[in-house]
Amino acid sequence: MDKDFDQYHEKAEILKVLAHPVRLCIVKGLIENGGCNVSHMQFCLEVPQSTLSQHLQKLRAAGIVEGKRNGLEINYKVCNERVVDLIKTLFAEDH
Amino acid sequence: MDKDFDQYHEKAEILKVLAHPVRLCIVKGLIENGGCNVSHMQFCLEVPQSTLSQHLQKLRAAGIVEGKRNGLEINYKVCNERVVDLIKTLFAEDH
DNA sequence: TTTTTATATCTGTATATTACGATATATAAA
DNA sequence: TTTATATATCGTAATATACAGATATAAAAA
Repeated sequence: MDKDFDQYHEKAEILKVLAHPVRLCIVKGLIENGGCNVSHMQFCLEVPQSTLSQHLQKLRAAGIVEGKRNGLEINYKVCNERVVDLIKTLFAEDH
Repeated sequence: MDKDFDQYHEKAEILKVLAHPVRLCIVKGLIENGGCNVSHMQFCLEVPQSTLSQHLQKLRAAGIVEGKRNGLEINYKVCNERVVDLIKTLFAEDH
């Protein structure tokens, strides 16, 4: 057990952002579907618009997703390959 | 994006427990070293005894580690293979 | 049996997170 | 230019988490 604390802090931060059922569902869905706009997510998740938007903000701030505007809509996708691997491991069927 | 919420809740719970620098350090250390007792962890991590003990309690409650008493000491080890995989993915050097 | 050592639990406080209505902004359509 | 639609931000109350000193417990040593 060494003391490379910055690294642990940084990794913990990623896990913390993923550690919420709604955000986990967003990220897993984006990985599986390749991308999605906010109103469709809202329809699927049945959470208030502001709540969803704030979850997306956290995911954006953590560098996990990024959005690209297309007219009125904004299309989000996962932009972090390590997170893709993490989610796959987390939901893997073995064990 | 489906709505299998219990599953997301359960997975998020595991991430939440791992999402703390001290706990992450404990778990990674236990994986690398195979096991460790509390006082040695305390020496490495330089956190107060009660604080460390509470982190271990969370890890125990989540089914991530388990302890086996040996005289005065209790030896902890990671007892969750999915968590082992997650930590390996999280700290992988590629990407 | 008393004392010491290792670990766990209790308790109060400080801090962070979540949730969501209200409001703002940006774009497109009428 | 007004109106409608999609998304973001603000304000704040409720809840959860982290921290650490004080205290408890369990095992070993004296």
